[in-house]
Amino acid sequence: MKTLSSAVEDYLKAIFEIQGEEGQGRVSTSALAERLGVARASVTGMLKKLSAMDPQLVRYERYHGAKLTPAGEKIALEVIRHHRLIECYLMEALGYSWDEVHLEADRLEHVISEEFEDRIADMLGHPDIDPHGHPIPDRDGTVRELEGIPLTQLRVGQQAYISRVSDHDPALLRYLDQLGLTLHVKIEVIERGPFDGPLHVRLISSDAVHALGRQVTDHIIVSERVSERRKRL
Amino acid sequence: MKTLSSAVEDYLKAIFEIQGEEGQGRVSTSALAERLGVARASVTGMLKKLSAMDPQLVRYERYHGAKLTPAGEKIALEVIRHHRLIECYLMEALGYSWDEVHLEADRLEHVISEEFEDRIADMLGHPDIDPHGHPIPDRDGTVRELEGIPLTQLRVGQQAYISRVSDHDPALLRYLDQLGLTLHVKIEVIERGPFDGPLHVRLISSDAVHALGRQVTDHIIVSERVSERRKRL
DNA sequence: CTCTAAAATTAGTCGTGCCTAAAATTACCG
DNA sequence: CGGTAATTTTAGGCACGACTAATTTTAGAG
Ligand SMILES: [Mn+2]
Ligand SMILES: [Mn+2]
Ligand SMILES: [Mn+2]
Ligand SMILES: [Mn+2]
Repeated sequence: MKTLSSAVEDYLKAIFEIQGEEGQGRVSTSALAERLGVARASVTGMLKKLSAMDPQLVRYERYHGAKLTPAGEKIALEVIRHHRLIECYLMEALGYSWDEVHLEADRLEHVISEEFEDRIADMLGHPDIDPHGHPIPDRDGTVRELEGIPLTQLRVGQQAYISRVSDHDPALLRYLDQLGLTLHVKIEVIERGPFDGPLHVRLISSDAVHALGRQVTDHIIVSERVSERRKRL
Repeated sequence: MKTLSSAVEDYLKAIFEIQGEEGQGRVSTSALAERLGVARASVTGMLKKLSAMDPQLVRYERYHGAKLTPAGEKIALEVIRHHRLIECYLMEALGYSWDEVHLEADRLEHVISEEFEDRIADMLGHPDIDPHGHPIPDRDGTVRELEGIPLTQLRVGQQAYISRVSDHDPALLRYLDQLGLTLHVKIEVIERGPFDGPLHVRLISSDAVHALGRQVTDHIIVSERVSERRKRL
C-alpha cells in the first residue's frame, strides 16, 4: 500500500462525505468541485486518475459522477478516523476549542503515522464521536451510522438533544458555543416563525431562549436521546 | 509571508544543519544532495529558485555552493524549532522512544500551526533541548550554540557527560539505549584500541564497560558538565 | 602549468495537481 | 420531440520538484 498524496486522500474523503449527505447515488463533479474549492475540470482529471488506479479507488462513469469502491472507501474512512481522532486530541490534550480543531486536523490527518493514531486513540480512551458529534470509524473501517434529524425538522413543542453540528464554519461554532448550544444539550422548539422564519429554541437547563436562522438550524442535528457512549460517561 | 512548500523548508533546514556541522563556509551542492537524498541536478534547480525568491532565502554562486540569508535562516530555525519541540512532545506526552520521534517529526514539522507550536511548548515547560540533546530555537529564532566535543576526541582517563547524539539512525539510537548510553549519563574513557580501534567506555553509575566502534563514537558529543537546564531539573 | 577527475550545471522529461477556454453531453422545459 | 441551459469533459498550459544524460567548470596531482 504505497503512500497516497494529500490531494487523493482529500478527494476520497470528500466523495465519502457527500455520498453520506445526499442519499446513496453517485457524486457529481460539481458537488466535489464545490466542496474541495477547485475547478470542475480539475475534478474530472482526478476522477479519471482515481478510477484508473490499481487498486481502483472510485468507479467513475463519464458525465455521470463517481462512487467509491470498497478500496476507496477504506482509505476515506482511514483519513476520516485520523481527522476526528485528531480533533478530539486537540481539544482534550491541548485545550483547543471546537471551532479551532477542524483546520488543524485537515492538515495533520495526512501526515500522522499509524503509531501516532494508535497512541492518541489509547490516550483518549477510544472515543467514538468527535467534538462535533461525528462518529469515529474503527481501526478496521467500521462506522456506526448515527441517528438524528435536522433541527429544522423538529416540530414546535418537541424536545431533543443536540447530537451533531457541522464543523466547517468556525464562526458558526463560536456562535453556538456562546449561546450554550453545545453537544448533548437538551433543547425544546418553542416557536417557528412563518415563511421559514427563525426557530425559537429553549435550552432546558438554563431556560434561555434563542431565535435561530435557517443558516444555523440547517447545520444542527438533534436526536431523541444522547448517544450510548455519552450516557456511560 | 506566504506558505512555503515542505520541500523548500527541508532544503533550508538541511543547509542550516550542514552549515553548522562543517564550519562556516558555503554548503556544496553534493552535500545537500546527499543529505536530502535527491540528485545533484535537483539541488542546483532548487538553489537557483531559493536565491531568486523575494525575500531571498539563500545566497548562491554558481559552482560555489550556497549560504542562508538572514531571511532563510529565520525560516530554517522555525522549522527546526517545530521539529525539536515535536520530538519532545512525542516522547513526553505520547510515550514514543527516542529512536521513533525523528521520522514522525520530519513530516509534522511542516504542517503544524503556530498555535500548535505554542501549545505544546507551554505544555512542555519550554524545553531548551530535544530528546537527542539538540538545542531548541526560541520563538524569535535565537539558538544557543552548545558546547561539547566528539566522544572520539576524548583522551583515555577523561570523564564527561553525554550531551548530544545524532538522531538520524534509529538503529544506532536503540543500540545506545540498550547499553545505557543515554543523555546526561556520565562516562569515562578506559582504553582506546590502536589503529582507530574500539573505544572502551565505562558508565560511571553502573560500572559497565562497552567497546564502541568509530561509527558509534563519531555520533556522540560529550561535554564536561551537564547542561544548565538539566541541572535545574 | 597542464591535464584530468570530480563537482556542478544545463538541457530535456516526467508526474502531479491545478487553471481557463472551448467543445461536448445531458437534462429539462415548452 | 426539439432546443437550450446547465453540467461535464477535453484541450492546452503552468508551477513544482523530481529524474537522467550531456556539458561545463573547478580543483588538485604531477
Ligand atoms: Mn485534508
Ligand atoms: Mn469534526
Ligand atoms: Mn521534513
Ligand atoms: Mn532530534
